[in-house]
Amino acid sequence: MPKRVDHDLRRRQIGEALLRIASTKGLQAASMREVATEAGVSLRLVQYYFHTKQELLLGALAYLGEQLSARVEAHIRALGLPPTPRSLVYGTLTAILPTDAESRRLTRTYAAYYTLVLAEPALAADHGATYPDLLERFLAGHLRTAQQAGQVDPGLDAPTAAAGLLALTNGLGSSVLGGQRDGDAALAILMYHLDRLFGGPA
Amino acid sequence: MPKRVDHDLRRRQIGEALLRIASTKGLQAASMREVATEAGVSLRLVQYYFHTKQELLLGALAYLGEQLSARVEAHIRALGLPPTPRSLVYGTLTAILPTDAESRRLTRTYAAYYTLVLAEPALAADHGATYPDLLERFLAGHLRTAQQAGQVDPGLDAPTAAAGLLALTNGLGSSVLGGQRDGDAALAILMYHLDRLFGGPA
DNA sequence: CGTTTGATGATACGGTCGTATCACAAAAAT
DNA sequence: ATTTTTGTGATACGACCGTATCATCAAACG
Repeated sequence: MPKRVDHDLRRRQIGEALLRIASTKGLQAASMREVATEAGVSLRLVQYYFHTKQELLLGALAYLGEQLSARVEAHIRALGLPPTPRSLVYGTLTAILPTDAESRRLTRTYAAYYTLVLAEPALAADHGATYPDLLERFLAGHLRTAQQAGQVDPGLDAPTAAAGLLALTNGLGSSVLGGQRDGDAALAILMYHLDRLFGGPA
Repeated sequence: MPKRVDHDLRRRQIGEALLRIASTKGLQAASMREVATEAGVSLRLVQYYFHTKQELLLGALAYLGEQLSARVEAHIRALGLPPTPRSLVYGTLTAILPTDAESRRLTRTYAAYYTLVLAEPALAADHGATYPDLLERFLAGHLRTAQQAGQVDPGLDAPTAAAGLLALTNGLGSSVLGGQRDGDAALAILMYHLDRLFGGPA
């Protein structure tokens, strides 16, 4: 056999080529041939590493999830170690707001997948629906911790507040991608609500 | 010539057939042939009333906007006449939350168009970006009125609060469509935030 | 009454899609 | 050294896409 190549690496290269196309021209433009060209390989290779298109879409979605998680972690760390309940909430939400080129790419790609899954629910066996849910529980947990530490009004319902914050952030992200306002304006609105929750700026 | 048919009516029939497809199978499934079948006409007729596919997409988008506006108006009226600042804000936001079959259809279709416009900005010459903006200004105006009437904390920044409420509602809608929670749960979260803003339930 | 014109059907064209097939080279296994 | 096995290229197939063309039929108009 020829040079025994690293399959995982190749799959990642091809999958990320799809993500790049999805973020700029949309998922409907991500044909197998287009992905092959973007990845710099032949159509046959795309078929070889992903037997079918659905496999490719699901594989790339997994890579997108990894990239998203990595960004959230990095954003939390950037707010200082060890993380406080406040920095965990701030870091998580500001990470998924499209304020720079990378986060715009991630959120645009995520939006493309979201719409695809809406039309084809079979695609998201379970992975699609659970990720936002995990995020929400993550936020709710740290909000509760913040309440116990006296940093947040204890009369607040933590799960409801967490759901509201995440929905607010997603909605703001949509408005940024739609060109209604820029990332800084959205960040300011998010900060306004967060500071109100945590009782004033840090 | 044959029976001299009503063009506007036919266009609406065909356009709404596309919206129906978009809401169930997504816009990528809305081919000219599929739309023709759904509308019960021949492919040629779709071409006759909409010379090109882009014309069809834009025409149907206009119908979607009409349906959305009509629903918002109806929801506001359902809260009693004459409308108060509070009922205007409540009615607007609850109208665009996917809580029943019709609103689910509308928001799903809107989401499909949103993603399409993200990938093909040329489609939304101006109509796409201005509609949420109008909604936001509408909300901000009535929030300010409510402040002057003493129903809302005057220290609040009305435009920021309006943007937050609309983003929250959109984000909640996304989570409902994504199957993360049902419409009633989303409505409860929205009501919680609205009541908090307006100082307790009505 | 004939002719023009608005509305509709049937069908075709070139392109792209996802997928499949066949061939073949090169490293590994025997 | 020969026989597997793994990776890769070239190409083909049937389906569907948006769009265009040609023919036709019936109402309106002179």
